[in-house]
Amino acid sequence: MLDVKLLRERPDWAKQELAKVGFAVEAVDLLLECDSQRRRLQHQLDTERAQRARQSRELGRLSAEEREQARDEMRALGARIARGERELAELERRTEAMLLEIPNLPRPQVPVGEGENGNKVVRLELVPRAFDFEPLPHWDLGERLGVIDFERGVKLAGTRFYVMTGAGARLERALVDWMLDVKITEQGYLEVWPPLMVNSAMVLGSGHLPKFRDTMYRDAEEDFWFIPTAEVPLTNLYAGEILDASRLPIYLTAYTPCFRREKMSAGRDVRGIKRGHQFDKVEMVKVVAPEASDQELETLVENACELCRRLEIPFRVVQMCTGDLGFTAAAKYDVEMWAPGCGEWLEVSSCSNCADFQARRAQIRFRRGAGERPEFVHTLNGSGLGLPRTLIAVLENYQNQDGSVTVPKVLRPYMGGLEVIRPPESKRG
RNA sequence: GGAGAGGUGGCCGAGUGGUCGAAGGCACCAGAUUGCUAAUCUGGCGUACUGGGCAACCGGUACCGAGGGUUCGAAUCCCUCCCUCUCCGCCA
Repeated sequence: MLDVKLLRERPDWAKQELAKVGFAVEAVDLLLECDSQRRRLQHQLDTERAQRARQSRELGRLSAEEREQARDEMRALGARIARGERELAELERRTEAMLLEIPNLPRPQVPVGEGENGNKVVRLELVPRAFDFEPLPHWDLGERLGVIDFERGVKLAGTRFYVMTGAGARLERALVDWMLDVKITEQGYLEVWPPLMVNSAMVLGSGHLPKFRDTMYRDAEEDFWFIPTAEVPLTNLYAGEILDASRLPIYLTAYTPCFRREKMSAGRDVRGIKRGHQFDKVEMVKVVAPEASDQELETLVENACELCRRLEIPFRVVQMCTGDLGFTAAAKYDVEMWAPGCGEWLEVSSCSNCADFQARRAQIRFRRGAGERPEFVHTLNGSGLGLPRTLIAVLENYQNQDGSVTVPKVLRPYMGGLEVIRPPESKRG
């Protein structure tokens, strides 16, 4: 959520910036009109309420007869105030609703562009391995290895669900364990085990509501929303709080399943495990002071890259242009692993600096020192990493001509020392 | 799920219709003082919106779990909901 004052005081600049992210800026004028009405009414109401308070106080000291007389006037004033209050509430509701639909402003260093084409590859590490055979896509590999079962996943739940068994299930678990260990022992993150369902205030705070209502699962009877990412509970961990500056920066990490409806992606990425309704992810969230967030984004990305590097999988970092930032990000990098089987770069991490956008929605503030005014923190989030796509990249990059898959060195301690995942046939032989 | 108790400022805790943004204490900050790692005294010490000074400031309004209601006026009375605690029931 943007600061209304910013829109009020620098409307032209704000509109110019919002145009860069592809927002229809006419909405700003509507909002400002509503806002100025709101302020006018607020001022009038304040005056009337002050008058009522003063006269009511005096009324207490009047004699019985005098009081009877004054009461009629006061009743009228009270009714006028009540009317004004209802009107004010409506105006507040409308301005708030509009404000909640306006996307974040880009940071100044973000390249201006309109969509994917404006994105820039800012880093490329490890050239793709040259295969002397035709690498298989993971859906073939997984089935041949007997570690991914698509049919039974559909039977159990429906399309976009799958089952992992044996070494596949263990590989998933190994990845989670290894990533978390790197986060907490080397990169300074605090491990968190959050609820997988949160209430609507939290999803509003993270910026998923109201705009992305249709992308989430929710309980039909109670105010529970299945988290689409651990970013939601992690970012909101300090919602409504005023933190002491000495606590910043806060680095949080969590492994959680994530749930997404994927209605908007109907027909896209239907094969394989790239895009499911449920997937595992290790998430990183940072809560930092405003002046630190740009630099913190760089290290956040680096934290994600380090995992790719240690898995020894080719990857690149893409800087999102203004047109591809999404709703909440003020700056964003995607980390993509190369998948030689399906022949595409897979987004395994998306790292965003949300600046004070989420902090304002969720009321996450900090105080620099005793007596200082509270300020909004900046929040950042990034995957570290998304599991299915990392798993795809592992399978496809580490596949061998005989259909087996070598286990990345860093994961072997988490796989009981297993070095190669072999198809059932070769196990027998 | 049933019964009971309760939700007040960073914390503890008064307050049952008007002068309460809210006593008192703790914590915290500033100053004073004391020959000493502390005590004492004085003052300050919430958030948001808003008007003016376009700055450290002064004023107004709102906020005592949330939302409604009664009233000239509500932290205080009524209703609904949420949450916490205790006991019982049920259960992974």
